[in-house]
Amino acid sequence: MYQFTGEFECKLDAKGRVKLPANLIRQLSGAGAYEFMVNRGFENHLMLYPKDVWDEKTKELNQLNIYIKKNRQAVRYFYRGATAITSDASDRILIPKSLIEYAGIDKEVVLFAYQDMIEIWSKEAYEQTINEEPDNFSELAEEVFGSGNQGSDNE
Amino acid sequence: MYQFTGEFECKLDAKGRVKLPANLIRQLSGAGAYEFMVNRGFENHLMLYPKDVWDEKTKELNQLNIYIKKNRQAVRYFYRGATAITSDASDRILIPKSLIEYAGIDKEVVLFAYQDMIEIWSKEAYEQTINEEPDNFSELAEEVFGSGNQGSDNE
DNA sequence: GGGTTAAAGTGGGAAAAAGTGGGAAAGTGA
DNA sequence: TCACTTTCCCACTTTTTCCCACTTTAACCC
Repeated sequence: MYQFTGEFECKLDAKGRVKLPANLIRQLSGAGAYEFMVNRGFENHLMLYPKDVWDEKTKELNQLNIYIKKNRQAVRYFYRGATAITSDASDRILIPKSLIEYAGIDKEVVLFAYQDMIEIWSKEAYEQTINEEPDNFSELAEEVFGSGNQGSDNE
Repeated sequence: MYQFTGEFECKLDAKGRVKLPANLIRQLSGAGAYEFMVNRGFENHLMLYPKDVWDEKTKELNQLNIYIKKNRQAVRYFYRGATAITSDASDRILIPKSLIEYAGIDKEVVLFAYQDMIEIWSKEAYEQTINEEPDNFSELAEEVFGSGNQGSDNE
């Protein structure tokens, strides 16, 4: 549906808004008014999904029988922090306070887009996380991309 | 019938009322006057159901043969704490004292909406429960988001 | 390259909407 | 009747939204 790419540095303004880079907007284009869902990512960052992507992803979650404990946990874990947001006339999104805190965002923000989602990081956390990876990266890459069974199948 | 999403932070006022966030109200919309049922959730929280959802759910329960002890127990377990509540003109609901206690709610409340129901948590309890990753999460995720059915079906 | 123009990004005022608090009437049970 | 809870309503505060204007960056042309 989407195929985002790019790493963008942005700033959070005093009201908690982030301008979506023009480049990213172009990648979204056609959609018109931009509706998103944010939630908490697995590391200390946020995930931003275009509304339609979100709907697709949660479709299955919404079918789960929540009287089974495991399912309840899955639903909660994925949905935690979920908040709908819409961009304003200047293509800015307002990020909820609680999520800003969660991601440890001060002012400098990094948007990291891939597949059909966009990660939102505080710049600090982003640099740290990224810089940690290289030591075992080749190993990792080999594991993930190497064996041929995993990576390239769909899309 | 409904497809709620979102995590909302609210406050319990001195009278035990919680304002339903405008966003959530929008998701309910059409229904008009808002009638709900609350009961105790499985973890230390409350469950809030729109009246019609509740009716639907209890319909199933009412099919059960209550001459079987296990069924009786299940029915009781589900109904425990069940209370009908209506929102006031400012879209607030009054939560019964006993349930407030049960959920350990002081002032900070989190509403967590998914599927056709809304969980009501004390903020503390919520953070604790939600932020710890379910032990077998990757397993769980695989099951739910399905590695098997991932590639080929949709899009 | 330097100046000019357009696009992108930033900031903030002000109206509108959402959220909060509480007084007081109405209802309820001891 | 009194004490207490619930409901209804009004008023105030905070947040969000909408809009405009300014600064900065990129693009273009001579």
